[in-house]
Amino acid sequence: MTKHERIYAIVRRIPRGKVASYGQIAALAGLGGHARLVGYALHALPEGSGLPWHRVVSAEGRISLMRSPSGAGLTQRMRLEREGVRFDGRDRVVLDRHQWRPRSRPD
DNA sequence: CCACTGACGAGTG
DNA sequence: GCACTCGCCAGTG
Repeated sequence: MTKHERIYAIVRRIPRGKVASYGQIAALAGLGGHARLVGYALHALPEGSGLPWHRVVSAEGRISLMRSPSGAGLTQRMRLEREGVRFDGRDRVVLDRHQWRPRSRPD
């Protein structure tokens, strides 16, 4: 299993209305400290993957794509709000309310 | 091989 | 909050 596949496997488990941080995904995938690799893997994600990539935000609840000119950040925010995810006045997800806290971790 | 970059994060001042 | 720094790794030139 490649590192990308491990990462995708975790992202796939994030339930609707919940979000996880890059570092959290890395830790759950057994790649602790490699948050950057998660961002890289998602960047390389094909379009019709069906993966809920929009549920991955920074450790502070920010959407990393917002400062990109592509407009993908707005798409991500729209998809999250559509699932009921709330944002505060500073464009951050209310993590206390929406951060995913899985009960079981992989080996 | 080296330098730089990027959907990151923790730490320091 | 802002500005740095460092650690991390894959891709690019």
